[in-house]
Amino acid sequence: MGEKSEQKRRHIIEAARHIFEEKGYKQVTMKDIVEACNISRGGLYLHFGDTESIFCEILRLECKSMEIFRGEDIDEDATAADILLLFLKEQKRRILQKENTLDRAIYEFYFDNGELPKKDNLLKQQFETSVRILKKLIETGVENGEFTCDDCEGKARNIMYVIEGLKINARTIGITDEAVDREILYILSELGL
Amino acid sequence: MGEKSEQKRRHIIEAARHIFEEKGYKQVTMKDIVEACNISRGGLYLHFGDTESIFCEILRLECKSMEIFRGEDIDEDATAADILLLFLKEQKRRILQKENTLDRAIYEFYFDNGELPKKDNLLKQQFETSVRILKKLIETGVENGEFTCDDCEGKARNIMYVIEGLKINARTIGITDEAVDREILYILSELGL
Amino acid sequence: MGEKSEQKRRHIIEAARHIFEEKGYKQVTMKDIVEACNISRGGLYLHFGDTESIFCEILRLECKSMEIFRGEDIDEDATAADILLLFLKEQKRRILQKENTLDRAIYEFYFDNGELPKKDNLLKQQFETSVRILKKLIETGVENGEFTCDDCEGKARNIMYVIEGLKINARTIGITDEAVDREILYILSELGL
Amino acid sequence: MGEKSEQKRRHIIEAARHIFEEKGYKQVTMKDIVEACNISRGGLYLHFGDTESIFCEILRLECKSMEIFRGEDIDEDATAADILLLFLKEQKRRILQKENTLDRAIYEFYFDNGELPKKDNLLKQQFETSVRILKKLIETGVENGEFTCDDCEGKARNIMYVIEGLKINARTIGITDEAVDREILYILSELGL
DNA sequence: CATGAATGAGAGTTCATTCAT
DNA sequence: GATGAATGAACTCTCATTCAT
Repeated sequence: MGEKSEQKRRHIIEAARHIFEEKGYKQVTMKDIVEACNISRGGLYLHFGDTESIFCEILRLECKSMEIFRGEDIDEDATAADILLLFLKEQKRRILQKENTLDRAIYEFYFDNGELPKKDNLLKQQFETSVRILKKLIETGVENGEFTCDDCEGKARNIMYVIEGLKINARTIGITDEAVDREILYILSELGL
Repeated sequence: MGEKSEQKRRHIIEAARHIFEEKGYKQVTMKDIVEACNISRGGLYLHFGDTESIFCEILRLECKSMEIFRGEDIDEDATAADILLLFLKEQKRRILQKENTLDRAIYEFYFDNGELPKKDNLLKQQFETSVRILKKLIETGVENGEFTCDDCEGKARNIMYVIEGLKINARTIGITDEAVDREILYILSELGL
Repeated sequence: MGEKSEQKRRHIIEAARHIFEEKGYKQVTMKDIVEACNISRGGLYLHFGDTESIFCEILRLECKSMEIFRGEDIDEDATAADILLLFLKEQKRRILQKENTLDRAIYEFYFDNGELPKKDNLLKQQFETSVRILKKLIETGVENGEFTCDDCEGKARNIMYVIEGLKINARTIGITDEAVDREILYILSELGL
Repeated sequence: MGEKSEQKRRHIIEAARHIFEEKGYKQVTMKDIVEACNISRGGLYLHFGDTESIFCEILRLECKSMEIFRGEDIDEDATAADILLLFLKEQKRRILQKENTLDRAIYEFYFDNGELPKKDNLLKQQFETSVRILKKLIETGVENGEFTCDDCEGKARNIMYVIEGLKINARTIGITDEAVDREILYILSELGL
């Protein structure tokens, strides 16, 4: 029985995700989700009490499934520079992605829930993991003589803030493909590439 | 009469601004504004048809009055480094400012209205003006031998994206005073300071 | 303007009163009252936030307009016995009254709100006023040699508890006209009448 | 199977009773009872179609098990006065008892179902049995010269109405221990005690 | 028989918007 | 021009009741 319930739960989550991607966080109502699910009003409440709990569940799943960039694509004997390029390419994809992304909803959610416990903060985890990975990558590159950098951690953080800046700008003032490329090139140039 | 009407309009704008600062954009209702204005429901509708038009008006005024940082404080014979420090200090203040700021409301507004004509986009203007000013500043500093920088425009843009990244992070995952300082120091160190 | 609002308020109260008389307290919904008033959903909420506040208002008015029995009917040179008979007749009327009475609703209300401040308790006021009046009446009758009674206050309270008992029984197990008469006669016989 | 079914039925009744004691009659939902029983929704409906039928069953059982006061405590050679005191003490206990009593629920039930066939009316049976017992008691006391009373049945009814009055007042306007004692003393004094 | 997920009617509440005065 | 009462649509949430398994 729990099997079927779990299935329905996943179905709701899946449908709700699309709504959140479309409409952001605040403007999504239980009614929206009910309609998207082809489920009854009461049926939804059987599983979730409000949109917040649904969104949190979505975030949790997102968290689990998330990796900064898909390692699968990385060649065994890729250089640090290769991997960095791959990483930045993935970031670019995310920056420019307009559809099928929860980014706007996530921003809205954290505007409202800024005081949530830090460890539950998906964005923070995402950010810090990225910094750590980048730092390692840069250190490796420096050791290999691929990059030049005095303060690897500082540079890693700096890059991530640039990416954050690009991401939010893309969703507010808009940004062109070229503008993103320009920033990526600037980052690479500073690493001596 | 036009005089009096204009006065009331300003009064509405003023009161509405406080509400938007407090609650963001989406969650502000006409009712909120009516109550904050001590005006009648009908009276508000005489001037504005919805919250969007009120917010747009606020943005327009904001645009007019905006300067990246208050020039008044700048000493006549300040060096480029002095001015840059001042600029970054002002940015830091804005990044960390929680109350009395429209930032969150502005983000929310542009999430909803990303397709607005670019020239009306306050954030874009703000961003680009900042880049221009920064670029000039850096160029001056390089000429004076204060800074070292190969690509002044690239650096200016890079700095502004970092600041945007800090600003959005401050409003979502939270950020400490120290973290902002660290990024500022990193920026300065890259300029050879 | 306040004039018209006050009028509407009275209209709501009046319509609501009928509903409470019919259905008691708990089972009355805002919807019931909206429908009884020929008013819009929002219109009712303009005046009252919930059924409790409406009922409290009704109780307050009830309190004001209430007198134990209408003095108008009392002859100038009526004896204490005459007045007592009148009083008991009025009580009988109330005990047996089934329609157009808030009694059931009031009982239900105080079941739920037993912890309300005593001075706001209409039932208590009603009860204690009755005891006081009865006591005076009996004292007068004793002085005039109409009644015999050792403990006038005790007797007054005793009579009021009997009346309360009759009233609640009338609304639960039912009571006949004759049964009420029998108790009234018993009370009178104990006073030597 | 009938055995097991009967057992479950008893279990439901038992659990439901606690709910009715807590919440009265009207405000109890099938959901409340389902949750209190640790039974399935459908399982409850297999036995009872609504809260009314459950409450009626509870009343029926109550009726069976009811005795006005527990004879067990009565000494063989107790005087009528002794027994009367015991009776009144038990009544006092019931008047003041707030928890673990169905009284409020019963009142609410009969408010709604005043027209039920009289023989099913628990309250009426309870009341009339008490009157009969009291009458016998008083007659015995009069015969023994313990009490003075002209109209034993009238007195018995009178006492029971006072007790009903005290009981309902206790649940609406509230009553103190002392107030109950005062009435009991008044009753005794009228019997010449 | 028993289960508990699912349904849908209905109550509560809030606001944008209109309109008679 | 104002006013603020009134309207009604939209949402939230809770249960009684059913029904496939």
